[in-house]
Amino acid sequence: MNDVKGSPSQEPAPEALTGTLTFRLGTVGTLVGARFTAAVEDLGVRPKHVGLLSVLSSGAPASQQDVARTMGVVPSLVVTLADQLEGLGAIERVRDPDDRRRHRLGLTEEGRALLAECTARARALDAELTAGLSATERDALAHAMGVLAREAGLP
Amino acid sequence: MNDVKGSPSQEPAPEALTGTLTFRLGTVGTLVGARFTAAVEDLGVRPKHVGLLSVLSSGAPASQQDVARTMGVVPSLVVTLADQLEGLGAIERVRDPDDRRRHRLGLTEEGRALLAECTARARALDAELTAGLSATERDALAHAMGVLAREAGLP
DNA sequence: TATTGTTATACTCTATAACTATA
DNA sequence: TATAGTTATAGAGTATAACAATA
Repeated sequence: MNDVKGSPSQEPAPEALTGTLTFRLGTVGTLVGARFTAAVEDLGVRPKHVGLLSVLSSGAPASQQDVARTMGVVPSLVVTLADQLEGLGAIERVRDPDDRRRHRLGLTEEGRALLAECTARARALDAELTAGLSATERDALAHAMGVLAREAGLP
Repeated sequence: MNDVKGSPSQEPAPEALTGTLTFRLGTVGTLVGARFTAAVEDLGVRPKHVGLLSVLSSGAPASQQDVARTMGVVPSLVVTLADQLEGLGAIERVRDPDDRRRHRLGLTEEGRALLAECTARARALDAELTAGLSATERDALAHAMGVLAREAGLP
């Protein structure tokens, strides 16, 4: 969103736009997203792929419609993402015998390893980002982000 | 970035992707960005416009190249954004008499009012987002976001 | 020749809508 | 007729590259 790079190094005036949490979340989120994108690029995936792997990792093999709803994207995007992940050998599509219209998506062993690697890289990025915070501050941040996630509309 | 909507309502396992700060910043940032976009839509601006207004509000009238560098976008995008803001009467371009290649961008009174309104809406969104946090937690979050912004590469 | 701003073009990502197959 | 998946098309947003004016 509002990805203005040149924010002042000192704390901005609280009444300024740059002092709002909304603005900061936007800028930091965009920047962190870009860094994560770069961090997993050589694995052949982008963040949405990783999100899809993550959805599949928690729970039984899901239909593409289920996955689309969970991710908050349209089903046609899941088709594209799943095509690419299938090409990487990270997921497999199996026709549901009970309803042959459905494709159930499941992680392969390779997919699990890929997700694990992406998660490790996310954690490495976490460590970089929070290097300037104390353990207490890190915990407070983690908790606050959990609350924000729910408040922002994540179910 | 990784905007998976259906994260579990309970705290995710810390070793999972969804437990990383990187992932959470991505999802929350995307969502908050979308909500801010919706919040200022009726004013005829998008977050990048607001970012441009914000840059202009802090400091002397700047050339479009300066603004592009500060915002971390290419100069041609500043042309488009400035065109639109000029159309709204929010900024004015004046040729620099010392170097007639340069356009110096400056906020008009209408532009200041527009930025103030956008800032007010960002603060209202802040209040919604942090409704579930104590004052202490809010402060801790604000501080942590400041550190993250610098750590993420904001100068 | 180098730089500022502009225009023209292209690319990435994602959504909408039409189509196929199963139900 | 309705639903899952797919394909085709389109749109938003932003970048790259060519161009005009000025230095």
